[in-house]
Amino acid sequence: MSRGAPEVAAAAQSTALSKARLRLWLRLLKVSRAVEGRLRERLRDGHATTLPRFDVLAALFRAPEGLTMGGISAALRVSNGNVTGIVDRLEQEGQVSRIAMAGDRRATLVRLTPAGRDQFAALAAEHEGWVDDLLGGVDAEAAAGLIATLEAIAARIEKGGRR
Amino acid sequence: MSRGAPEVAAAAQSTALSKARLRLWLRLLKVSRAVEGRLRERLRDGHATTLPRFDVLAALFRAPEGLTMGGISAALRVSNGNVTGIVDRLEQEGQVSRIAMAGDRRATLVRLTPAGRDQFAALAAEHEGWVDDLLGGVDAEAAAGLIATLEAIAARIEKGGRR
DNA sequence: AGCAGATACTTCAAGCATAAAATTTACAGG
DNA sequence: CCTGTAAATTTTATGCTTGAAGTATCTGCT
Repeated sequence: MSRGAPEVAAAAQSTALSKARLRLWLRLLKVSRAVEGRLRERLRDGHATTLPRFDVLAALFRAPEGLTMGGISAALRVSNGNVTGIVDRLEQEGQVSRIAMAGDRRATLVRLTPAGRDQFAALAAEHEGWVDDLLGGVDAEAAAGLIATLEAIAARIEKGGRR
Repeated sequence: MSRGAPEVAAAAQSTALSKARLRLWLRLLKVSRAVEGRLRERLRDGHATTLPRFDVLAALFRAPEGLTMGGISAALRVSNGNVTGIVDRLEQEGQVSRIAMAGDRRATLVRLTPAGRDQFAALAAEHEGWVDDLLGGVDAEAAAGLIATLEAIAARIEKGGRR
């Protein structure tokens, strides 16, 4: 920290590197939105469902004993109120059921119904195929490299103060 | 197409590669949402605005002569009705103005107001700093590699039938 | 026991997003 | 001129998303 180190200035100036990073971010966003859009399309057109519903079902699929509302919220990193609405709809569709929790009347356990489990298992397999199709140009090596870089970025962002 | 080529089967089976691609997609989505979340946070907390508004202003900033509603919709790849709402709010905030188009009374030209232009210029510089900060762990070489891969993926997705 | 604070969830208001229907204007052909 | 079709935008219905406020329940402390 000698020679008057500019703590803030470093992030504020526009260098070639910062422009490259901005460009990278824009590409990342573009691909992410494109893939997400295609997936949403297929979920809607072929299965009358949505990505948020799929995400909730996926979380529940991995937890056969069920998850609390708060557990879903934490797993998916979305707000509590959001989960309420999505689970409401899934419950009406019969894919999920709310179960009173034994020792705590505040909490609700959410579980896949048998029908929900069957439907999701089939859908998940199809989903993997869609992704495989969309990312078809990426070989195993490139995938591994990308994953490593992305995990490094994620770790750095997580670390940098939450909320 | 000889020897009974299985056109569909290739995408449907779950191989190690397809699992790697699924994993890649999940990481991509995670990073994208994390970065996007941070940017939204800073826009909201520091500037009382949102990413969609920012995106519209950015598109208009690049087009000093203005853009039609449909032009914005196409540039940002969002629906027409969506643009209507966002421009409504930006107009109320005085950052943007709707101008009747000379030869065609169906169309409306949207332009940044002088105030909108000034505010956006400052905000865009700050935005670049935020991204630089969030992607700080990525050097020039890694960025170039990632960008190349992402562009290949994007090209492949675009090509695969629109709408 | 009683109460203060924390926890789990729902409700609410606002904004973003889409697809589909409706509205207005333009234009081409008879 | 008149009619049908296309184009640009807005409106409508529905759903996702957040942050903030509200309700019920639980827990720890005195």
